[in-house]
Amino acid sequence: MAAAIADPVRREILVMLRDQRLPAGEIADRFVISRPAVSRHLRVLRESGLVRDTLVGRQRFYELDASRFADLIEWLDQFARATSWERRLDALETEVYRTRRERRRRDTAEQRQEKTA
Amino acid sequence: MAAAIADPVRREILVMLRDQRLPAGEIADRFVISRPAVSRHLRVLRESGLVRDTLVGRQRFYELDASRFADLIEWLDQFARATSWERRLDALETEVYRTRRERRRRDTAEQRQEKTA
DNA sequence: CGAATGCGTAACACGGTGGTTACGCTTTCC
DNA sequence: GGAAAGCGTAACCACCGTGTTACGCATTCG
Repeated sequence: MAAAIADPVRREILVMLRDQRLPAGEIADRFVISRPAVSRHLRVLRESGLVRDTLVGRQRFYELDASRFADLIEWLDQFARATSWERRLDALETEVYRTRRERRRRDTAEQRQEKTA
Repeated sequence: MAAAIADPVRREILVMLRDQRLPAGEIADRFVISRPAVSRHLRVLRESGLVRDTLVGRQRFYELDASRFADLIEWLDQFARATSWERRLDALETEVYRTRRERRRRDTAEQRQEKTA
């Protein structure tokens, strides 16, 4: 989902849809790039959940899904509220640093792989 | 800046730094990928402004910059608060971008479909 | 019914991104 | 001073994402 807002074209589409729903053709008309290119951007947004589509006749209307943005904001909020490092005992962190490195060099790689997989 | 959080490795780095600063080596040790690869991810994060670095001896400590996340959240907030399209006169809103002929066709199609739906 | 419209998909080209190894520059330790 | 440690950069390569054109399918219009 975070990757969906990485592209400037998709971000512009989101702005277009901020306070109105629009059919695919009209969105594409506002860009210099070809209509199929926009169509695929719309698919990415659709699959990310940030927008939802509704078929109306032979048109496909796109609209925002505000709840998905709320999810993104919630995720980002943990970093905006991050405690500054000065308030932490990183002196202790540094002290244990060398020891932890030694331990990790032995056993971390495979564990890390399994966790994320 | 939005592109910086598009990569899963970079997102994991941000989580690592959420409540403690860390030297580059320790960050790299927690990944299966090579240290130079992590080093470049750190550079992307640095240039995006999401993290700041401090040289301490021969180590380079990384820490979050909460204010940049606040900027991101602020940008996303306009979409989370987006009014639903039903409450808007989007026909009027989009008048400028459409010829009268195109608009007439869209609206009639929409009416027919939604009556039966 | 046949033509036009709206929009998505397929196939392809290409530049950017992310991986690797090799290397160099500081800083620290003995 | 010389070796080791910490970390970034360079060069290279594979792949993915985004652009294009050609095409197909459904819906609407005359």
